[in-house]
Amino acid sequence: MSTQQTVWKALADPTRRGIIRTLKEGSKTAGDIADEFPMTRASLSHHFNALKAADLVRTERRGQHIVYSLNTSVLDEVAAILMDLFASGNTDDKETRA
Amino acid sequence: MSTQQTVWKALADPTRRGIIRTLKEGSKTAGDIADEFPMTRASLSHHFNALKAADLVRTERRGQHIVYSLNTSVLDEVAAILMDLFASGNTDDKETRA
DNA sequence: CAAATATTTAGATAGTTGTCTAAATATCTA
DNA sequence: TAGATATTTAGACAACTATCTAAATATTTG
Repeated sequence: MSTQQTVWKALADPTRRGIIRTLKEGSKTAGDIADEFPMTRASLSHHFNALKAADLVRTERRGQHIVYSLNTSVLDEVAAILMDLFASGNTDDKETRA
Repeated sequence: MSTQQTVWKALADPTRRGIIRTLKEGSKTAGDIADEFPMTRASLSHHFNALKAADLVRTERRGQHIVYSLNTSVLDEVAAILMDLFASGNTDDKETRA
């Protein structure tokens, strides 16, 4: 799957958008994030994977904890992808499914 | 489902982003759009429904044809939704599933 | 009105996704 | 090293999605 589609898919889920939003307050451990969402840590971990695949978050181990941070360097890129739809140009992919 | 999630879901599919992009060239009939995408008209119609649900496109019957146009009035709103993630604030929903 | 054209809807199906529980892995501390 | 804590991975399952074919609806034109 294209990088671009990976990003769109990551953003399409409300839980993942919530994770991004909470990380805007600053880096947090997986556990801290989990405390804010009403689902199991396993499910959250799945969402973390989607965000990592899109390179929207980065991780760093700190002792027992894994600290998640927004990958700010990719945010500009994402903004550009988003704006692509509403400005001119035609750089997106055209993948199909199934 | 929230309006916001409806918009995100509509944008998450590459075919639908392609439809938005082609409509940026100007309004087109369903058939004209269909000629640009390698799938049945029935499948395209499904995608049109998703875009209409998100209020991203508007339709107008012109004789035998249905003309699709971008709903430009909602584009600013969409841009705001998109930017919400990358700026400050916390206005998104937090829906769950199943 | 009947035939032709344009588009949508209905129903079916395969693949994907989000969630869970249980188990595995990694780290710290006594 | 053993036990506790933190996080991820594996496997299963229900719900959702994108697609197709076939049929239905709407409009125009002969």
